[in-house]
Amino acid sequence: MRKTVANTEILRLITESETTLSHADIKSLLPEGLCDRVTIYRVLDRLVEEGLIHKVVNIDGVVNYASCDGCTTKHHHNHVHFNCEKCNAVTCLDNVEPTFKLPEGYSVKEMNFVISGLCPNCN
Amino acid sequence: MRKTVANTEILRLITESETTLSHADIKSLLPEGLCDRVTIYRVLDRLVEEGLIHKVVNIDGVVNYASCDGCTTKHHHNHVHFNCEKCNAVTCLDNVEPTFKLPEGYSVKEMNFVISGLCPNCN
DNA sequence: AATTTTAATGCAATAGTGTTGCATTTACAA
DNA sequence: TTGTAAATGCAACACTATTGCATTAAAATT
Repeated sequence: MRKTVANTEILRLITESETTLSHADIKSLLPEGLCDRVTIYRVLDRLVEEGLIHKVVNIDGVVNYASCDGCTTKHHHNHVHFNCEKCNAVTCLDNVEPTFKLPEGYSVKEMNFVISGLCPNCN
Repeated sequence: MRKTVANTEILRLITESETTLSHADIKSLLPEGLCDRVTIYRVLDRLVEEGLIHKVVNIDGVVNYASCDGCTTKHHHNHVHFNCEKCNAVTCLDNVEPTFKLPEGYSVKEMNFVISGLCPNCN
């Protein structure tokens, strides 16, 4: 991956953010005209592919991105994400990893766990 | 809710289906010209509101609908949904209810759990 | 430093999902 | 049978996301 303004700035935004960020969030956070809409999509795809960030599909169907903390050796995105109805923030609850038991015959590739309600700040 | 062709046919489709159905699925399953695209959306909203079906947001961000079995007294949609990468089916695993513990201060309204991979048929 | 390679970008167009407004129709209650 | 509100059709729109293609620029090569 080449070092470009878009790459570094977008990764920085996601890394420094407390919450996950959508494409729309990133677009409005980046300085006007730094890069095209489409470039943001492509940078995000690239960062996911490189394993620097991971995707979360929110309950509104929109993809959000979060930095991969502690995914150096292997990825573990089986944690829960929380979507607050009031402040709309989508956050990784890295320590909340649900346990469950699938019936025989299923093999797991990805997980997407989202819980919505009110976060501590809005509760 | 009034008894209309759209209402009954769409509810029947969802109830009789083994898997969850998206708007696109329903549109192509209904007889051509039975009703408008928009009507399907409105019927689906209505059925959710009436508590006859429930929503699942798939990992591609598309909303799928499943009939509510055993939700007569209260709703319990905290079960896992499985999205097969090969046959693309999204199914309710009614018996798989993950356990987890949220930190203090969160209050839960909805849950959306989707696991993707290979289902028993495609594995 | 100049050149080459190819990744990255911008722009325009397009696709898919879902929503809204408004006039019209229809289910059903009075 | 009539009146009313719910349901529908149609057109338009909003939002998220993707694709093709010509151009630009990062970094490897000479």
